[in-house]
Amino acid sequence: MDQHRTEVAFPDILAALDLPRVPQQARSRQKRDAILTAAAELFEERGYDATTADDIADAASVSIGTFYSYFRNKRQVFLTLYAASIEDILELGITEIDFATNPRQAIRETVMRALQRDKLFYSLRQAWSELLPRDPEIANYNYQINRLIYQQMLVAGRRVKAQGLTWPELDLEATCWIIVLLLDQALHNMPGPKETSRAELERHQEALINLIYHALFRTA
Amino acid sequence: MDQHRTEVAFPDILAALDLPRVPQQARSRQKRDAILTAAAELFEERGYDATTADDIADAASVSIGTFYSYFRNKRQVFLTLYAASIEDILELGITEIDFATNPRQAIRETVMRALQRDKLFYSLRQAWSELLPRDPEIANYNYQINRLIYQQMLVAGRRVKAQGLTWPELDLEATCWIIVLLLDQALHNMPGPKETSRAELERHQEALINLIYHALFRTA
Amino acid sequence: MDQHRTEVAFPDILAALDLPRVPQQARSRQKRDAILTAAAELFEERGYDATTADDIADAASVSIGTFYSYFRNKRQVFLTLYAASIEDILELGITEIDFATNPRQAIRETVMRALQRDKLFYSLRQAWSELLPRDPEIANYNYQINRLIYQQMLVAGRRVKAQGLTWPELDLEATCWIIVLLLDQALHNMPGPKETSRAELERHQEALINLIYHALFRTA
Amino acid sequence: MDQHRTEVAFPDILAALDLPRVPQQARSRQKRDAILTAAAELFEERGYDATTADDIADAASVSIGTFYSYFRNKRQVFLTLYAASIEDILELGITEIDFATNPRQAIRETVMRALQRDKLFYSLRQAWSELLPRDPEIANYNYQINRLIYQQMLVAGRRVKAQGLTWPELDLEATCWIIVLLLDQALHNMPGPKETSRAELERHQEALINLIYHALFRTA
DNA sequence: AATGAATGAGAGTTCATTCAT
DNA sequence: TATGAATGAACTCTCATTCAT
Repeated sequence: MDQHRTEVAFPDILAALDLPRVPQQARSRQKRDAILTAAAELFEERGYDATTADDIADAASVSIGTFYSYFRNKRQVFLTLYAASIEDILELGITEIDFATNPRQAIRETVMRALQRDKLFYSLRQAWSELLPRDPEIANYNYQINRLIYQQMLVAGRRVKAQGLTWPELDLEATCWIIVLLLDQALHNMPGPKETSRAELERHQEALINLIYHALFRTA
Repeated sequence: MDQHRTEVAFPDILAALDLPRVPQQARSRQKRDAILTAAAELFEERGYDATTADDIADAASVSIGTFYSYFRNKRQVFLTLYAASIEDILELGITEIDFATNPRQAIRETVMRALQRDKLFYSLRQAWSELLPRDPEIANYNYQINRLIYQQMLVAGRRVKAQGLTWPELDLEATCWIIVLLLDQALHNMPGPKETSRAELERHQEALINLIYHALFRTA
Repeated sequence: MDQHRTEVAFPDILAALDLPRVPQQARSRQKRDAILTAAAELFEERGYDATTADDIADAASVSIGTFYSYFRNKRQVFLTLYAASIEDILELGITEIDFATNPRQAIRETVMRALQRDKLFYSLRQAWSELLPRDPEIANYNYQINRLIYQQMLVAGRRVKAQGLTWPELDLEATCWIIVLLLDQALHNMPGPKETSRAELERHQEALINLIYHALFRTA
Repeated sequence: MDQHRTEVAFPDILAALDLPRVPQQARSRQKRDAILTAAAELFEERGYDATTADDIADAASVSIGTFYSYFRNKRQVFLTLYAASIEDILELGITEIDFATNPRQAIRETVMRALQRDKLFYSLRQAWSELLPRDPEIANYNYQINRLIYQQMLVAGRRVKAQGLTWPELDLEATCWIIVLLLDQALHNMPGPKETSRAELERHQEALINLIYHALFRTA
């Protein structure tokens, strides 16, 4: 894994989506928000494909013309929602975490930060997984975010590796990328198609934390 | 993770898909195969949604009427292909592997078996990822297969745990499920949206193997 | 051709279009003019259909509401522009030209007057040709103007015919109408879809003049 | 006017329109014809823009899907009709006419051939004039046909010019092009927006013939 | 068993015009 | 008088599926 590849900062990624400006007037903002809220609900309920632009306009009590004056199309509505739901990922701040003193606790914190997103994010998971495989731009967007997390992980990883805390033969780059993929999977699929109990979810999270811990650190 | 849940054997999973009978007559079999082959190629090339029933019929040099006499719809064509592409997963035979003598090598073998599928499987990955999020039956199918792998993993895991080779505090069930999810993710997304070199792919595989190894086994 | 049909004077034709009053206030007049200027430019650039009311309002730095307070619709904007562009046709003054002394030169002058319109006129040709076939009122408007030219032509024609300068068998009415149609065609389509050089254009004009000359006058 | 420009043969012009193949099966041919007939009627009645694809399908007692399986869009229906309506122009055969013995009669024949088209042609004039200004391909198509007539005219013209029958100062190329434009105008607009009587039409035609005659030939 | 013409619901999008502020 | 958000009818085109032959 080459850490010298184009380092894309987060705002650039968002900017690349070319989302419409948020209107300044209060009334317009309300309509726009009504559309977004209605869309998020329908996306969660029925999924992305099964939701039409008409459905969203109806649910938002707005005409279809208004819908198209605020958003270029259904995809852009999703993109706007997704961008909003993902902004807090910026705050991951992995590089500032101290992994040396209490590694397992530090990893727990990191994993929690990565997995605990706001309600909106979870309501969009369904739509996201429908669009991802068909939409190269969204796929790339997801990839960029994963790269961002990867790079932060790498900085912290190098520090603990230099301190001799990790397995001697560790391939830090490759391992970090695998962990990123694992977190991505966990984020989108951990509860599984079957509903899981809270207790079970916590067992899984703990296992995930331990798995990452043992992947990197030598000591039990 | 509750290992006493409905233990679904593989043939049952396949049967649940209610696939059309394979015709006995040679000529019919040929037509059916032509449709399947054409569909697999188009699914790989354009993806599932972008491939129409007409496209498949044309590519198979078969009329659209014939297409619909062999398959109820496009989805069923995919299901048939996917069922075929996944049959070899039965042969995983994790339970028969000896993880005690050379654990890392045993894990490497397991991972390789899990990741190295036939050509057909890889050509269906795109279509699979398009359908999975929209099709509860396919999602469930995928879940059942993951359960199957999980259960095999659990049998082998209990053995090595009983021998005291694993971390003492190990939550075997939860960890195995996480590993299954990781393998699923690796299977479908490891190369990532950007093309990766062969060397990089191997580094990732090795990191994956080590990660699983350290997740379970105490010794370096 | 019946020269006794309704003889429509030019101001009446314009009045029939029911154009909006020109506002008296200077600021209003400016807005109105901005709309007209912007519309003329866009009509020339993109054509009539491809120009939306929004486009015009934007280009005129005026709200769409203001646009509709000055003009009933896009069509009326065009009508206003077209009426303005065509006012100078009044000055044709064919009846005052002396066709007896130097007929060819007199015809040249007439043709030039007919073909040389102001810049605005030429910028509206595209829009005009889009609207004419769909808009009976505009078609009638065009017809009235052609009738006007025809009538002037007829007056001059009768004079030279009385002097015995024309072909003896000449059907003056019918021939004048054909000439009017020819001038109409020349006005709107002479350069043709392919770009023509200045020299070629002049050859065509000269040929047109000679053609009209020979159609009427006996002598070489 | 350069007579050495690309000489485009008629079949090439038609081929350039890329029209759909005429179906071979009788039933399909009937449906296709029903669509074409219905379209021609509606185009004449309401014009091109005011006729929708749905209107045509309805009038042809055919589903909209069927409409789109036979034609890519409304424009292609028009193109197909227009190509059919214009095929007979091939038979103009101006080059074979003897203009020397009885020039006026020969011109009369030519003009009649040029103006007397089949019923279909006249029913499409309205649609044609709506599309021409907006559709560069159709404009070019019309231009190519005019060029074709022009070239035939030129061959005949050179012959009579060589025999010394024409005006000595005649610019044959430019004059022929003007005549072509005049014929084009006559073809599409001669009756004018007001209905003309049969007698008036004949007077106009005769004037047109005389006009062309005098434009070229010296003798009365 | 095979054909492929026919169907039509439904998706996405535009834009002239209105009207509350 | 000016604004511009809001409207929604209208239009084009697609494609899974049926069914008469």
